[in-house]
Amino acid sequence: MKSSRSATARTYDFPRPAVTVDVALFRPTAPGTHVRLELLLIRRDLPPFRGDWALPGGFVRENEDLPEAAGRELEEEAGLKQVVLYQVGAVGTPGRDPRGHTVTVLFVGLSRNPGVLSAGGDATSADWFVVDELPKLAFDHAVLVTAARASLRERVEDIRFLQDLLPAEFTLAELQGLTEAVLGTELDVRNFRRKVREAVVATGGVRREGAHRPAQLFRFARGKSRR
Amino acid sequence: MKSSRSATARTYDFPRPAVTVDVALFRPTAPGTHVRLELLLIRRDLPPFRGDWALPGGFVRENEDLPEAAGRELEEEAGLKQVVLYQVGAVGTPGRDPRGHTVTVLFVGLSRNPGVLSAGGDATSADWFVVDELPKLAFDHAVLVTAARASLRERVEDIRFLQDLLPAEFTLAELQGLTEAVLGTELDVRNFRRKVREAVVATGGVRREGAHRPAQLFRFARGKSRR
DNA sequence: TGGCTTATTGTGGAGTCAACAATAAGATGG
DNA sequence: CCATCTTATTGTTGACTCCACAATAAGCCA
Repeated sequence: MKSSRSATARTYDFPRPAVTVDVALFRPTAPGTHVRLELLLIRRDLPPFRGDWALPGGFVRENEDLPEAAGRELEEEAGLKQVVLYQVGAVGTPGRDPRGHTVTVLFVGLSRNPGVLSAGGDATSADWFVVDELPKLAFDHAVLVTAARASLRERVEDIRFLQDLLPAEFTLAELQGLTEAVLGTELDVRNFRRKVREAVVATGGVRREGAHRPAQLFRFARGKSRR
Repeated sequence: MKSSRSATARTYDFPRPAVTVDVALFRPTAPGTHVRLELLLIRRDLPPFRGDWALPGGFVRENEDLPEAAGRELEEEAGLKQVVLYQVGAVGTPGRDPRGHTVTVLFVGLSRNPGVLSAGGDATSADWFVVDELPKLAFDHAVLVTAARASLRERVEDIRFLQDLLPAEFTLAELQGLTEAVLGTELDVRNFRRKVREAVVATGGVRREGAHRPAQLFRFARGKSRR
């Protein structure tokens, strides 16, 4: 065992778990109606769970950092680039992968402009699913999704977390709808506005759409967030 | 080999990062004077960083769960059993281990009764160090310690996190000293007592020690915590 | 009894939070 | 022009949380 930790031990002399990353990437549906969260899933092209839907992910390569691996898998399997990801944690329960012991590091992200999905790698197709109506998932990915959603809810307590998901100018109704989608609950209009008051500034512009009072446009304020 | 094995073999076809666990186990110094936090470190018996102090930890075995591996390393390298550990997260920066790419999953814990340390495994000795006066650490363990302390500070916001660190009956001064040690800051006596008021109940007993008013003894209340 | 040491307790102010409804601005159709 | 419709916008109150702050209580001892 000691030799296994020597400098030459890159030829491993005992079985070890493999490291994977999995990505729970969410996006909001189009604003206007009730915004909902959708989750990116890929359909597995290989056993086990061939044909089932799963989170994008895969094995971490030698000398590849964890966020880097997560981004790469997202691009390979779904064609998405430059998505900001956050680590949720590691899961290594024995038996979670029938092929053998794997330890996965879960990442979560919110995607603004999903672009065009293009399945590749181990995936035959990639698609978005409303989070409340997910299909049966491969491996223990249902558990991972639950953890990812909890992580999102914590992060969105700082409203700037949503900054990258909105265009430079947006209405407060859009910001609130997005927040509600992430939290999965509805928020009081006045309380929400007071809460974000110091994080946004009005640009002076308005947006007219429909037979009602136009909405003011806002942008995120510069500076550090508080809370 | 059958295809089910080929899937496994695929994971071994190219070099992959290894999975390790590291444990940042803290303990409070004896109550009475200013309580301080100490960190358990082991002295490495093997290169790299031979002779340096490091967090207990090591490779995760096949079909071993992550918390299990962390507990095993703690026992092998320091002789400590049955310590409750919490996951902080995974770190896999390439170059963090000069032997090759490793992904480590960091755990944090607070030890009540440290028992007797007995170095073993890859460690020549094990000892406790006041967290503000740590020696130079192997690998990136200084970074891991910082992350572990931040994790502790978050968890102690629920005072019940400290439940296992105190005897069945304790004084509020002891509880406060412990909290302050974990937070690294001092707290106002009255605010602290009000805050924990609903989490503890007086047992009716008192403890006399010294030329001053005796302290009431408390125990943790049953039931779910709020906050 | 006076002095020392630590334990114990409450109040006021600032800030945060959630619950609550009425008015404003524009579009549309009669 | 007026009524109506739709969404945008705005304030107040009370409950609660948080922090800062100091005086008294109880025991020991010289």
